[in-house]
Amino acid sequence: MNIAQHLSTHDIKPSYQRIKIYEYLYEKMNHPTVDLIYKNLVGEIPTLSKTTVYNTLKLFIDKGITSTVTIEDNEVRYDAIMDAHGHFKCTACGAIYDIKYDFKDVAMNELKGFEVKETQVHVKGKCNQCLTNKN
Amino acid sequence: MNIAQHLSTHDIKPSYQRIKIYEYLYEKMNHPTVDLIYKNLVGEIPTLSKTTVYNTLKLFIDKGITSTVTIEDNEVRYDAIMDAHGHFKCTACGAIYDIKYDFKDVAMNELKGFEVKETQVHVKGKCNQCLTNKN
DNA sequence: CATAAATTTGTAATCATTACAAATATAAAT
DNA sequence: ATTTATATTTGTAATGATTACAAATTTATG
Ligand SMILES: [Mn+2]
Ligand SMILES: [Mn+2]
Ligand SMILES: [Zn+2]
Ligand SMILES: [Zn+2]
Repeated sequence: MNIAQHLSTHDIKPSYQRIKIYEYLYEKMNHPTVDLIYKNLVGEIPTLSKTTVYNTLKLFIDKGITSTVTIEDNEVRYDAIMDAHGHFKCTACGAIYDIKYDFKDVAMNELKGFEVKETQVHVKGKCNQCLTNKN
Repeated sequence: MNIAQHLSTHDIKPSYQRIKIYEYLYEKMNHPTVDLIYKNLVGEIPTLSKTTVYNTLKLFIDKGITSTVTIEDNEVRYDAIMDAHGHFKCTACGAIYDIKYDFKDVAMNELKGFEVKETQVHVKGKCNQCLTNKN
């Protein structure tokens, strides 16, 4: 996928910083925090400012190509995948997995007459790998 | 329900402040923020400190009689209901509704081999009332 | 090339939360 | 009842993430 193109399509001028930040989000798929994005790009872009990372992510969210994931109440993470999906966070290794769910099953009968705009599903526990390694 | 009793059962000494804070949480059922709890109790307990509210909620969570609800990534709310349930937040009036969901439908096939500890479901949109009043 | 507009950057301000130590209240011991 | 120890509450300072803002830089336009 052509990132510059993707940004342009969504009314975002593809500056160098914006391309690099989106590229990181999209390719790593690791639901990073602002700090993680900054630390991973400042090597390649020595002048990068953390404010730019904040501004850029806010712009991405505004234009609808990025979403936030708040599993822990003290850290905001970002995600370039915009299709409805949930997240599993392993409390042992910290990894975050994408999980699919059937929207109908979640936003159910009790929300009759309500207009649903977005749904977030967050599951915590221990992942397959961590459970296996423990033995 | 006897609040002092409930606290004692969960290994929490029922001080005046603790009882009042739990009472507020339990009776209002409004998923308040720390600030809201503080503002609502400081009239009755003029010496109350916001630090005490923070400390007390942390203790409640630790002892398993309170949980956090993080729908917006910039405000933490608290809930005395410990049964698994989700939340709907109306983006128009700000009200938060409890919603039931079938756990099996949410933590599904993709989590085979994973150990699920807790699940949070957050839905945003417009509530019945706000949709009706708009007309 | 000159000028305007957009983007990035660095620093200061803000706000929620936590750390910490003093003050107060409760319980235990004499 | 008085002293002593323990638990709880309180106020203030520190921390850390995010935002505000203005200067500096880059990109677009005439
Ligand atoms: Mn994701
Ligand atoms: Mn609830
Ligand atoms: Zn793991
Ligand atoms: Zn509403």
